[in-house]
Amino acid sequence: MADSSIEKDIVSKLVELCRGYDIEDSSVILEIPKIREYGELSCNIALTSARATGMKPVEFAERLAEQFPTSIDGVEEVTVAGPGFLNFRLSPEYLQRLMKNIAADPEHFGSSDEGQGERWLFEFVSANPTGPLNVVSARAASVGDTLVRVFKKRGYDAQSEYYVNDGGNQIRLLGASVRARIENVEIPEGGYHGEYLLEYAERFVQYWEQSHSSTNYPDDDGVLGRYIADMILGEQEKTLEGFKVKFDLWFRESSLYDEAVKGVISKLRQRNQVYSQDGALYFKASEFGDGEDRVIETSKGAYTYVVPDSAYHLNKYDRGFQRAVNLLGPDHHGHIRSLTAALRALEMPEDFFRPILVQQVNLKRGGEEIRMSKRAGVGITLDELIEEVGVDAARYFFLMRKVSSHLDFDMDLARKHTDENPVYYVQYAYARIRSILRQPGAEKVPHLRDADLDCLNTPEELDLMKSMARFPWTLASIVRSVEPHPLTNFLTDLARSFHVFYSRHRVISDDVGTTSARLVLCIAVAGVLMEGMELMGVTAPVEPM
RNA sequence: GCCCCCGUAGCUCAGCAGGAUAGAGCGACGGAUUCCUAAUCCGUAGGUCACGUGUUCGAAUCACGUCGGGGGUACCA
Repeated sequence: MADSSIEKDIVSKLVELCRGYDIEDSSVILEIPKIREYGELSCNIALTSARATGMKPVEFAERLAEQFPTSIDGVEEVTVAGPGFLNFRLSPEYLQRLMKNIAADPEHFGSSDEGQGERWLFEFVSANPTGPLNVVSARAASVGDTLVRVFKKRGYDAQSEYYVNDGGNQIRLLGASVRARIENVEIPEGGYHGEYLLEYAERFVQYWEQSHSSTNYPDDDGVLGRYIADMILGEQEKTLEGFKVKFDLWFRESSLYDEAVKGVISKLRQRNQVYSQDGALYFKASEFGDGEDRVIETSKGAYTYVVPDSAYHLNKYDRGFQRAVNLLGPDHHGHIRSLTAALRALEMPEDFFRPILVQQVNLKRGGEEIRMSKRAGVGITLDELIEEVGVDAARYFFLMRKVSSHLDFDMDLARKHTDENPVYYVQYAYARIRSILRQPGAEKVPHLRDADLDCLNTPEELDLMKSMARFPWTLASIVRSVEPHPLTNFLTDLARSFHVFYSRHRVISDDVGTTSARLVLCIAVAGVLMEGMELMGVTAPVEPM
């Protein structure tokens, strides 16, 4: 039993007790109290259902508390507090047992089958193959990858996907821009000015002359662009791998041409949701929640992004996914409405498409904000960020804030190896445990599995165990909100609980019983820290820091 | 003009499926090391939750409005 299901037990008991009143089962919800003194879990059902019961909240809460079986395993005490909260305190025996289970099988702690194999597709990064990845992509990569890891742990069939935008005319523009670099002429209107293209131009020339023994480069900008785009994609993939992000599939927009794309147009046509105007084809987006109708085929005969994007989402649906989470950069937020409108017109289920806007990142160095412009090719790339602050700090920092909030990224802080830096605070807790386990005294204690954990009952030990008990609940809330940042708060809390414990108690002492019990505790803490860091893609330091 | 995000302690932010005295980190100030890493710990100070109105028994949390900050608004993707 790695998955703590005590909350399920409590909920089902409460649901039972609420029978007979006009209360929905689903409104019986447990939460983690704001203040630890209140207990480990709390329920506000008496408050929310005051009207349905006709009783005062406190009255109803007291009745529930009275009727709550004292025998339920793991719950030491149920109390009524404040305006009518029910607070549950876990018993030390339960926590001690939990520690043993965690220590025996740390990887499974926090795992759950609540997802029931539901198929979720997480699309993220999906940067244009026209240059190196920037920091917004980096943030999306951290968030998306961690979400996939957490969802998998919670029993979902979660997959990650990178949508390669290689279908539009930007590939042609890319080709034209590189040609301009090769021929040393002016970069065309709307082309890419980034200095990095010079390097790609050189690499391409070298490659072409070697493999074709000729300086006759492809005449077609699209063909040339494709070569360059593939080179850039290769670099992006390498960068992401270095960032510990690996996609299950790199899906090419070009694979949707022409069949799938034309299919979208004809479906919309069939449903009478398009019209021609000024030589262009419009989709009646305003009838499906968009602010205005959208051009889907330009007067020059090209499709606008809505068409291939719709085709792509139909494709996701046809592949059997039940949810399509899409992490979009702040510059794409205008597209959400029209794409949503199109999917609605195409009769996709309402809850299928789940766009999430990943807000911008403000990099700061020396107290100054570093401005960036993708088109001009200036700013900090993901490679440079990794180089400067490391993968661990970068991933951790990107996960510290709500996805929907702008993120201030203090590069000086991320680089610091001091207590100001939360990454090291967490890693240090882990390193300290490793250090304890390396002590000669640790090996002398036999039969860890048979250790008697009754003696783990000091305030610091109880607090530490309670911290760990929150791990599954934290993961559940991440799934519910599709928002990974609670993980960093959880790990900081757990690390703090450990540091406090560590500073007040010795693990290895002459008392064999205590030593043995505390070693089990330490092994459990290390396991949870490791598991949490693993979910974030942060390294758990094996060597002394 | 329209759309999105944000406005909570000096700074960076949690809390927002409405509910308990509004929490944390950093910074400031004052302490702690014979012993498993002081990259640690303990204590103190610090808040009209931008403002207004409304809904409610109850609002930091919901609605509307105002002010302020950031970003986006192509027959490019």
